[in-house]
Amino acid sequence: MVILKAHISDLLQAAATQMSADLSQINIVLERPKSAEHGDFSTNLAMQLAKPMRQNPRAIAERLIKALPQSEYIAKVEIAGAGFINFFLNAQSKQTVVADIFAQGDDFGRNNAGHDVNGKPQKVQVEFVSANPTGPLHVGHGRGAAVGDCLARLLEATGWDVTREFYYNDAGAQIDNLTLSVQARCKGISTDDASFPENGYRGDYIVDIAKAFLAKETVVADDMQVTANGDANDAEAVRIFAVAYLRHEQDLDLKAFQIKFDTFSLESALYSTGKVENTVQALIASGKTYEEGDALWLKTTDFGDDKDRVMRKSEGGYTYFVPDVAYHLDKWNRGFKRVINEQGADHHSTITRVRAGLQALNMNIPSGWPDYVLHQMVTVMHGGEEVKLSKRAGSYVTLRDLIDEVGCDATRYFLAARRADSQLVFDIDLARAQTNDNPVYYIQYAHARICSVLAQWGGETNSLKTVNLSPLNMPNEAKLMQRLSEYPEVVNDAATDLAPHAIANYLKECASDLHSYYNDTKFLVEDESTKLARLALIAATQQILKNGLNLLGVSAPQKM
RNA sequence: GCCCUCGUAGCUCAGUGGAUAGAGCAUCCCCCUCCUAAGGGGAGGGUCACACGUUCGAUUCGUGUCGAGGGCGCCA
Repeated sequence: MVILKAHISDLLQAAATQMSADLSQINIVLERPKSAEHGDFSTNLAMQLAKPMRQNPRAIAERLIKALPQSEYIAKVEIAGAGFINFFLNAQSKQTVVADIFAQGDDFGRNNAGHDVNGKPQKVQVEFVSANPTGPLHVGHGRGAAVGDCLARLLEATGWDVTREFYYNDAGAQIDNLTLSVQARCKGISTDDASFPENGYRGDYIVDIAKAFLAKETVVADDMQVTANGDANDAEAVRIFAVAYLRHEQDLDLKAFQIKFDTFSLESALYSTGKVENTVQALIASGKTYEEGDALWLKTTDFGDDKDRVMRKSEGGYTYFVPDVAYHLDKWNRGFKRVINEQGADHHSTITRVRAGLQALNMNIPSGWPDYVLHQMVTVMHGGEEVKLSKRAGSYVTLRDLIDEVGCDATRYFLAARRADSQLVFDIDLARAQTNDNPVYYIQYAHARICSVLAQWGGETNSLKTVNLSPLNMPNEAKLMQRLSEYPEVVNDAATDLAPHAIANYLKECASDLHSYYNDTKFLVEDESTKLARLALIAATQQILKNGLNLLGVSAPQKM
């Protein structure tokens, strides 16, 4: 398999060297032109050289082209515009991608970028969702789940050893509130009642928990199992049961969303194992703390924060950011030199604090560690109006509502298909539409169409591996092949930029090329070599669609 | 007031230091005697919020203004 981009870059390098151009300050950039008339690859090298060489770009481009070594892959080279050098590949080298896809199958598009110098995958942890067990997962968690899981898949595809982690708080003020709410429901106190806890959770799901608790049910979550004792006055028993119950429910939601975590971390464990206390002691020892007004402060302003932060309140308890620092120190100590936290944008202020706390420990943790991917808010629309409530949860739209309404595939696609840092409007009507309005079905349909043609042909897809591809010389075939050949770059860039939405966009374009090709091409034609070549091309496209959909966690159906 | 993200077609959103700024929906016109029309082809629709700067070149980078959302607690 020849990496054409690298090959052309080498040619340019050689040409520049021959005309003794200084490339030390210049990075040779090869891009894929938007328009076919600008060739298959294009470079602005001549423009970059114009200033240092004090010559006009077109003249430099001409000299570069003259100095280019011969290549068996290139049909012609042109100068265009202000001094672009455009490379046109010959038909044969465009066709190599089809054979490459057959050769690599499910692995096509994967790479080893995440391997260390010894060729071993490096560890990376992706922490996402991390919802506290105080209610069902909501749309925001859903966005985090879709983006986080897709990030994890992208990192796996680029050679990283990924651990998916879920962190939650099973103690503290919010959980106390949960406990009080369940206890109130156990005693038949309704939300209208004055004695219902003021900051209690009012959703119907609290009633379900209370019923299950009184019925002494047993609940099993991914990380625990609890049997209720039925005594509503036993706050500790209620707490433990309620947490397990909601963890179980979240597990069901995540399962329906086809997401699985490798590890669960509990905030309470950071206390019980002494990690919080050790972190506090280490921070005090580092000399970055001081006492003021009965509280213990950390000088986070030494590390870019706009004001110092309280670690230990005057009443004696720690503020939330202390266990946060302890938690991240724990991640570091578990050997994750790379950690990505996928969270809602409302957590953005914690970034500076967590990093500052880690810096204050003076343990040579890089100042930009860990990485964060923050997603903005999701607005749910239905029937042209914003949906704000779910009966069950009371105050927000749940992930389960979306999955029930539009299915797992469409929910995952819609939540991952937008840049994380822009606000998202989730239109239930669009996601549910079983028509061409819906990009999920558009992509899946392309896959299913190919399956259908291959099924009617009836041969072994594997036998297409070695067919002669030279009949593939139509413009729409060239376009499709070009699209397929971009896939590995798209995957690599998406992983590097932590941008799953790039995969969704690519798939839409790839599906579009396929549909277009499908519409003006007959595949099961008389001429055997043409038929086989075309079938090979669509089979390769099928593979790309499948690989890409898999990165999004969306199914690639054979039939629709 | 300070911090973060965003501002691109009527709507939902891509995109990029470069060559006429793209897609889907919506509107209008075409295409199934033929492998899935859940499809394709075409038309219209844009001062890339605004201003100034850097650059050979800015929608993209910088600064400022305006607008939207979020965050600014000895809550988590």
